[in-house]
Amino acid sequence: MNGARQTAIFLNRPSSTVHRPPSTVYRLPSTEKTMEYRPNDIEPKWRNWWKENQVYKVDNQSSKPKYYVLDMFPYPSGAGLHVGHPLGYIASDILSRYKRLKGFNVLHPMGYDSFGLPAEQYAIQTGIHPAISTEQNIASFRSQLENIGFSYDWSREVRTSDPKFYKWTQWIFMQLFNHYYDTDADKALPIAELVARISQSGNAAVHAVCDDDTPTVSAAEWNAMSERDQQLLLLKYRLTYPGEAYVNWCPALGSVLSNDEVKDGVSERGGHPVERKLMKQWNMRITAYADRLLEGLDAIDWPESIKEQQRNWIGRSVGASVRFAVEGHDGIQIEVFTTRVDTIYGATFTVLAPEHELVQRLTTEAQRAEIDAYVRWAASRSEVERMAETKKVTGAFTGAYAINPFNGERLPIWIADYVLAGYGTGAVMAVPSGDQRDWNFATQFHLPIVPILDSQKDLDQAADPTREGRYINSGIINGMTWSEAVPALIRWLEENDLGKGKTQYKLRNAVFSRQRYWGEPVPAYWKDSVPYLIDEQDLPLVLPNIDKYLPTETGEPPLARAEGWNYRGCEYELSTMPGWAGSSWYFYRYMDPHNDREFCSKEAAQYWQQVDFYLGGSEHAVGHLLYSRFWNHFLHDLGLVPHREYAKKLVNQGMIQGRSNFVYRAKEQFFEEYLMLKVLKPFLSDMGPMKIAEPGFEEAIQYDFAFEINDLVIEVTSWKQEDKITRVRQAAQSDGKRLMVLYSEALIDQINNPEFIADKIREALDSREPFIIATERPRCEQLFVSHSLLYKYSPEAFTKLHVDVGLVESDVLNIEKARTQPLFGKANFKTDPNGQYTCSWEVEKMSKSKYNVVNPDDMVAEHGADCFRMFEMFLGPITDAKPWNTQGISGVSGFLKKFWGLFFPDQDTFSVTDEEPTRDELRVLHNCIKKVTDDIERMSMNTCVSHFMIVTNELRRLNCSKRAVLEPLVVMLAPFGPHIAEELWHRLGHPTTVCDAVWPMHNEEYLKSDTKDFPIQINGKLRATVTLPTDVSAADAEKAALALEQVQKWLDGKPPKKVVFVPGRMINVVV
RNA sequence: GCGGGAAUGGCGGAAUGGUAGACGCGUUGGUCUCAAACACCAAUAACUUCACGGUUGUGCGAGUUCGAGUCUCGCUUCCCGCACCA
Repeated sequence: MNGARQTAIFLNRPSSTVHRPPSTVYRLPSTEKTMEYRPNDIEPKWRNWWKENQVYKVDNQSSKPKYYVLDMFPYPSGAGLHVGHPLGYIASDILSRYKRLKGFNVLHPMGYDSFGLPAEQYAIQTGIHPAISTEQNIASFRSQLENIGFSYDWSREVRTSDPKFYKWTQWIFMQLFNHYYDTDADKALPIAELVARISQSGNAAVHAVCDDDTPTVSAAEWNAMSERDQQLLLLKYRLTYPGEAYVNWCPALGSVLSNDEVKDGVSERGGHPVERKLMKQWNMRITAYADRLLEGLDAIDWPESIKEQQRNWIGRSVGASVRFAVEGHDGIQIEVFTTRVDTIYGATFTVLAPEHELVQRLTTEAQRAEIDAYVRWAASRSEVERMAETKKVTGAFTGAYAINPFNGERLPIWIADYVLAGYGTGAVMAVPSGDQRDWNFATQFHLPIVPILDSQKDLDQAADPTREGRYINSGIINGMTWSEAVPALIRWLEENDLGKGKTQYKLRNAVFSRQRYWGEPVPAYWKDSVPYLIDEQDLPLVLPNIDKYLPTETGEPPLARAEGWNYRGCEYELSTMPGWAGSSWYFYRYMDPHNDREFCSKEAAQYWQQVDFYLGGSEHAVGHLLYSRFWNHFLHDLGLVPHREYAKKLVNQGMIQGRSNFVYRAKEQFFEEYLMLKVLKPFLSDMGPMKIAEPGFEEAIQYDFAFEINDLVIEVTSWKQEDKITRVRQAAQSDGKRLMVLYSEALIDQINNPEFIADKIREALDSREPFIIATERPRCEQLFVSHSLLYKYSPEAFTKLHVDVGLVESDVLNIEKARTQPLFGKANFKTDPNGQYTCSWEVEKMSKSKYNVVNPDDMVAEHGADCFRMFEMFLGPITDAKPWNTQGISGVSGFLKKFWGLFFPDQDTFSVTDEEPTRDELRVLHNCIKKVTDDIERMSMNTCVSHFMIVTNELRRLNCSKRAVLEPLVVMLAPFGPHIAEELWHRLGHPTTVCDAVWPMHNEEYLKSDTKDFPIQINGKLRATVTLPTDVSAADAEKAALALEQVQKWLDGKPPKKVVFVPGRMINVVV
């Protein structure tokens, strides 16, 4: 479709753009005939209209292509939204509305990850059931969202804490329990198939992901096992299973935390200490999917930083495991994992983790005392200490020797805490020439360092981990390169049964239990210490009510308090699921939110396929975003979802930072400096020089000020410091001085009136009174000094304090408002000469404690939702962190007024004409269509807003109020400012919503202009411009350029070396 | 230490290798007003010049190119992530 025809459609048949079935009847709200742009009138009107007419309801069937836009699942916190939160929602809303205008059937849902710790902590404090507080939080969250005019289909809202929702979380858990990961099939298979295979032929030939300690059983042995033993064996295969594991136990929270909920040894939420504790926990065998989760990253369009974090977390390393014999201990072998098996000839010692199980058996009697002491010391150190002291090299020698399988050399066996028990086998072969940690250790303990590559350099300075060059001192691989050596060594190891090639992961199975109340109950019960699932027909297993939300006296989870919490006489599992359970699959529930037979119907999943665009913060990089990919791979294995990866594209929105304002409270030092500077200095000449307290001053007490030719001394102090006043008074008496006490508070009262104090001092100087002190109690207690005056005083004279940004406008404190706050109740302000108090500012995280939180409701109330939406986008690129500055919103507000004004050319009536647009007007319009379309496609919303401003300014200049130009603009504006667009769309005479209009297309023809100002460069620098026909030929352009006086000046009579002409662009003359 | 990203006016930020600083804020001046607010108009990178103009400018240093904010190489600083991970 070309642009001309597009325009014609708008002119003649606006109703052709409507996709609603004809049966849909819209009742139109009354349209006022006012000219003024009043967002507070039109916005609520259209929000109601949208709701009444179900404008945002989405069907699961359509002839249109589908598009699924998803916002990351929010936790409905009680704190409410600040302006940073809706940033991503606005961007995704714009994209959704744009896609709809482009003819897509768009799914854009919203719901709540409504299980979680904060509601439970609140319940513990207040006794209020988490369901109630959560409900309230959701209500306020929802009202804040609705205020902004999002196009969510609220009929699809979901909540993880709703039994209708968590029924299916429990159901998926049951599927995980009922499946194992078969490495031959490379997917999850039913556990029943495993049982059938084992009972036929044992498990020796089964290649499956299972616990390390899974025994090999024959069919006969299996069939002879008791039911209980069989179940215990199967647990070693199931994708979710209870197991003893060291977990991050947080006593303060009474719960286990996952690794990503622990930061620097304390809990991420609340910062409570976390300890390692062995507990029975449900686990998810995510390690089965480690490889697939890694490979899957290559197929999805996600930010590189997120992918990299997930790769790090999975931590795949390819290497070899090698078994070392131990001298004098037949039958004992030390297994090590190495990624650099090629360096094995450079191994000069081995190191075990202090916790390694062989340490006690290998230690010789001579070394026992030393080893025991080291083990004890290492065990006593906390994680934090260990992390802090990574530079310190410590260790102890066991007295035993391992044998290098390749060359038979004796390698002393050491223990050291730089080897971690939890990674690999807890033992390393140490190659000091290639590994810096080994090098540090060898240097410390005088162990040999043997070079193994001819390219290694400076080994007396540091290890050189290079792989370049050829091997030396290396037995069977001498002379080989790295890529030749590795397979040769692995082949040798495997032939001699001393090791094998192996891939290792840092990723651990994920702990899935929380000793908490406010989460999904695990649909399992315990019989004979073996877990069984409840029947599927008994789902959902509804969370019972309990009297208190705390662990029992015996330390059992809160669910142990529930009456009758058992299933067919057996106790239910007492822990609940973690926060990531519901969020690992919620995106499917939106597709089919009310289905009570399936978590999502096949048809719905088939229609919506996967998320096309996922928008959210980067803080969920390894929590939610990795676990949800894991569950999705599993659901895909079961044939329940169409794709291995559920989100095609992911974008992280950047944080909106706060702009904090600061005030400066004067300390005592300020008053001394102030008195000197503003009061005393002016009459120095009258009174002679003055002595100020300083070293070498002879009096017993250092007075703040003393006059040389007058016996008066002045002390500046708070009236509250009675002791000090008494002391100084006594000292003055014995020194024979007259004392004037100036209350610092009195100075505050008169801070903008230095003459007042000066007069007092003059009086004092003239009088003969021995003790001069004010009798009135001062009114003010604190002084705040304007930021612009600070440079006159020492920085130490002030305390810098956050001030609520609500009291500040354009960095000027609203003193009247401020006085109503406790902080400023008894304060005075030292202001600039114009009477203003200026604040300094800094960019910080937006948070309550920094008093820089801005509430979107306030922005909407003052400027309207459309303005707020567009300003959020205007701040900068969606992915960047950027500071919020409310001041700038006036620019967007002004733009909307101007845009509105285009429709009211004679000031007071809405009128657009059906005149043919001029060429200029068409160029302006089509340029805007092209730019905005391109920019939305690349999520550059900030530049879209700029283009709208530009087009509005230009049309104002052209006095254009033609339908053919303005109507397409209304459609383009609709995703950004849906309310104003809807209002104008209806005023333009359309009975149906602007959401169902058609996005305009640009026509290149209109973008061209006949002439252009060509820049003329001399040697690449701009020196002149010349107006030429846009399609001017190279020869003509050159002629025109050289004819210019400006150019001749630079040529200086000589012919140009070369002339570069870029058609339609520019001319560069090389001199 | 490893990995990723960034650096452009007073501020937020624009610029398919082709007129650096679009757009907006702020600031300054003007119009309107008794006045203020709003609104509107104009100026606004720095230095220099009465002016025309000139010089310098995208963290620093080289390079490629007729031409570099953009590409290449080497640094600096900041932010984010990971971290005795064998």
